[in-house]
Amino acid sequence: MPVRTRLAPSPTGDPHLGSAYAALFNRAFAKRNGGQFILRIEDTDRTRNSVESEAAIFDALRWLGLDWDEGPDVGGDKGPYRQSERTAIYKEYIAKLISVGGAFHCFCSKERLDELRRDQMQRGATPKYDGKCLALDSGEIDERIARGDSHVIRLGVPDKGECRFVDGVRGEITIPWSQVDMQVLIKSDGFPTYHFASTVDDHLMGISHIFRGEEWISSFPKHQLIYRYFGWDMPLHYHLPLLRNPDQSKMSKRRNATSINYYRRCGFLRESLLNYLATMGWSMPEEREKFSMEEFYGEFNPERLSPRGPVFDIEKLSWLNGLYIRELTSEELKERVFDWAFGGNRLDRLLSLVRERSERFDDLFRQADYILGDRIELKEEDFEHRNLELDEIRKILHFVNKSLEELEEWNRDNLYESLNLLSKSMSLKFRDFLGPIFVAVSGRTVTLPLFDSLELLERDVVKMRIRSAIDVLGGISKKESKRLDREWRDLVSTQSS
RNA sequence: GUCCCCUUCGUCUAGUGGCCCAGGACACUGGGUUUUCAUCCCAGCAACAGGGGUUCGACUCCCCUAGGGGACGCCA
Repeated sequence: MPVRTRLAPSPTGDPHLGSAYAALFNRAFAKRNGGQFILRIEDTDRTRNSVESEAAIFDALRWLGLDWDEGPDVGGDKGPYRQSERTAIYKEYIAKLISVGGAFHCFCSKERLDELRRDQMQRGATPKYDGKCLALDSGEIDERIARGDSHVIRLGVPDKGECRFVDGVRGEITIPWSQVDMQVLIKSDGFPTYHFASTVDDHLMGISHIFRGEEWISSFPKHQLIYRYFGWDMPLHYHLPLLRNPDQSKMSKRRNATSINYYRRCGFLRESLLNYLATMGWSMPEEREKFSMEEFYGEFNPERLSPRGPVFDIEKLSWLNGLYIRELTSEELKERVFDWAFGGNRLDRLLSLVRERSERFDDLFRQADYILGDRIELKEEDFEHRNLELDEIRKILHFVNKSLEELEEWNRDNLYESLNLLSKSMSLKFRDFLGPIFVAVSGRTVTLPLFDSLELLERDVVKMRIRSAIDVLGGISKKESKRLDREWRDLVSTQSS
């Protein structure tokens, strides 16, 4: 049986380091065994997908050199490789699953489900579906479907016994069926959920081995059930440890830069980022810490995978990156630095901004330093503002970050429009509102035009700088941030309606 | 709350019953090379979560406790 592995990201938000991490091991395993590595886009959540995000994933993975043998943009004979284009397939297979008794229709309302969950939580039970619609007879089901009642399709789960399975990293794992929910497989909008689409596709695409994050362990029984109902062989699963924040929690953008683009924009080399990622939860036989991807692929053996979640340490990554920089020939270095700083039309854009404000060439670098470098030291005093209190500033910055996150295409006009709107809905003078952003992004009050700067800096660096500015200003607690998120949501929605 | 996973220096890790009073790397400290800085070199600091077993012998196997993490969505 040929070795086929895959990465199955969903196009929501920034291309995550975790995707690169999973891609690395999947790709390595395929390369090592003469197999194929496949990219499949899991865009079944119609409310959260974006084409920008999909493009960003392609771009980030390609930048890293983690390209794929089959995928939405390169084709392949097991396509289509975008789940939104496979709905006919899921319809066919869900019908099969229902006919073998592996799934059933459910007409329960959201209200009933919410109440049920609340009750179960209160009693200290595992919250899950109680099986009410299991009792429906087929006549009634047909009638309600014909009537157009909103419904979903759920997975049938045994009520006794336990699910045993082998995780390639941890060995045998046992989970009682009583813990497993009757997962929704087809949503009321007719789209499949991850659990269904992913297992069907993995089978149809001939996936033989799956390296995925540890957060999937607890839903493994559902996936196993689907394979069993269909009578399919299951791929071998390796659950990769989760990359962690310094406090050991799952790496999140709240506490860390999680976007591949952030590291790229800060001037990390693909070689060192990849190399570093490969030492997280895996080690070379002789404990070599610096190695190329060719060496890694030649040596990769899943038995050396560790179950322990590693803390992502940007200091050590930086050290490695320095090693790689020093190893480049002068020619390579010149080319790559130039490309990083001025590639595409960045130089033209920079010069057009600086030109009007320059009297000498040396003004260029003085004015553009905050765009080219990422080592701004901020102090609380830098934010002192004649019209704004500290709390207000923190709030502005928090709201700005929210708005920037939601922004679709990252360009100066969109940025202007979005922030202008935000300042209006906050009833602030645009000028006052912009002040803290200037400081957060550049460390100064006198800078190049803000929206052009933001565009050049790119989303992830901007967001990161604003986040650290908020920290300098005393930070925002989780609770406060939740409250502010709500407030922001209200502001934005009243504005747009 | 329920279930699952994890536990070697601050961090990444080596270690698969004797080679380990635990090795390497980052960070840190000190020293050397260098016109400065960085690089480079040398040295130092620092860990088997705790308690029970099993065994002639346990970092390695088993159990318990503690701590950490994850999952519990018509998100993936």
